[in-house]
Amino acid sequence: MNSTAQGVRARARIEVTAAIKDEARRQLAAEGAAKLSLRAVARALGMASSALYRYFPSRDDLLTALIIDAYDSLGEAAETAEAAHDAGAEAGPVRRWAAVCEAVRAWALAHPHEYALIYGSPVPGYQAPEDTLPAASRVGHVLIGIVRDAHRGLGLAKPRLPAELRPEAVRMAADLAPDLPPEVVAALVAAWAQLFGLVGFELFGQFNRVVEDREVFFRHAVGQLAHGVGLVYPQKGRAGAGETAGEG
Amino acid sequence: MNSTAQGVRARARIEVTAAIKDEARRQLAAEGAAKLSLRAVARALGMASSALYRYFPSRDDLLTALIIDAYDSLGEAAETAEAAHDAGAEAGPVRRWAAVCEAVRAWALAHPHEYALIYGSPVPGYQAPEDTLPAASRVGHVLIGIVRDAHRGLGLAKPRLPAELRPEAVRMAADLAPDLPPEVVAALVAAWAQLFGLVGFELFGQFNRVVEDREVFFRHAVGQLAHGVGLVYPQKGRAGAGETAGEG
DNA sequence: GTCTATAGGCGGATAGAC
DNA sequence: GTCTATCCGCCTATAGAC
Repeated sequence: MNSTAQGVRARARIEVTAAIKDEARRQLAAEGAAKLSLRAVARALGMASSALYRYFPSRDDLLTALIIDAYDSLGEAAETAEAAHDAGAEAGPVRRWAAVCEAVRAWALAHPHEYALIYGSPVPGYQAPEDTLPAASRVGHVLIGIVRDAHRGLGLAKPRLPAELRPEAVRMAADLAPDLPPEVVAALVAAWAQLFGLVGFELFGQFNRVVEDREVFFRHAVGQLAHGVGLVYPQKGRAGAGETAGEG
Repeated sequence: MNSTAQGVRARARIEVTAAIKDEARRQLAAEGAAKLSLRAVARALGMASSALYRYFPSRDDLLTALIIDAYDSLGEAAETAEAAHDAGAEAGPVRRWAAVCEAVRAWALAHPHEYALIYGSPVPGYQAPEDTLPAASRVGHVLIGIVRDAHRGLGLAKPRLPAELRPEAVRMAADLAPDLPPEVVAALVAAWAQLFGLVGFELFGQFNRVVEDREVFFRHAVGQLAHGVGLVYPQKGRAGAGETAGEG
């Protein structure tokens, strides 16, 4: 009985927490992260504002929860898209890359305010805690995974790397993907940033009166990005450089 | 005398307007655009809040003025950088491209909050009027100009263009640069968005714990972007495709 | 866990005197 | 153009009863 009672309480707590976050997301859309207000959330939920403090000790904690949720939601979308194009084993790294990029764009279009929360301007006065890091890196890990598979499967050409950038590329590779050549990791990080540049420009209105058929434009652009990191179509065969990972 | 009096008044008005905008920019840094408050600006300036309404009829008008100023400031930085590398006539399109990109990045690092205002998440509830368009397109026009010169001077290789994208590319070219091949215009628009992706990621903290030597990394990445739009070093000579503009 | 009440602020915008 | 006064709203956060 004791455990049942606790179970009920725990479940109620989870449900109320979810309701608070849902309402907060609604307000994010209406007013933006900077004006997210515990009071307004409480009002909409028919609670006293002070009651919310039992769930989130401060406005910033609520914001952190929303940020982590958003990163996780986007990360899951990317992982799902990748898995779907992984089924045939040899779907081709370029296709998988494109599928993940398009999933990122689709998620952003479907959740513009959450996208703005995580990839838009920082919320003034809010300092993200370390807790957000694992969720924040999920999309990056998906992209790394695709390139890693291509590297093992010869679907990869090594981009060029000027001497000036080599130390930084080596450092990044050690941190992010020790099994990949530094050339590739440097190109990958650039492509990652550029991908979000494309998405952000569409979402934040910079493409208004410039790009009309955004879907086609985006598809083409991310294909170029894939090319930039060295991904090649497997049927077109050979990699541009001789080196290959030892784990064959 | 009449005209002198008007001149004095006009000058005073300009000075007060500038003071208001300066203080507003300070607040932008502290609180963000969403919380920009006429009252707070007035307080800092020692004026009654109602007095500000003689200068800016609403908070949004002040915001619009700040946005236009920011676009103009950035545009001027880009134009200056381009002009500096234009002097030797044949500085090379890749160098000019890189100089402009680096000027954009430098401006962004020097004015992070103004950058967030124009390229970050939109301010909730604020709708930018058409007035911002000319200022907003200055950087784009600089990039177009570099590519146009390269096209005239044979420093340009035509990127590939899939059939799917051709109609949109033709439309964009007609709008933005009728004298350039659609292939190039499409690649240019993508590079433009990707440039700001790189800058935004650095500025908004996505490169924290990922990229350390940002300057070198950025320089390399924008070199790749130049390559993507078909810019080539003049001494390396020949363009990849046969077509050339007729205005030789 | 939820409530009311309270402290001590903040905001946009307008009216009307000077 | 600037002021005071005003309307009417908003906020974070805490205290203490139930």
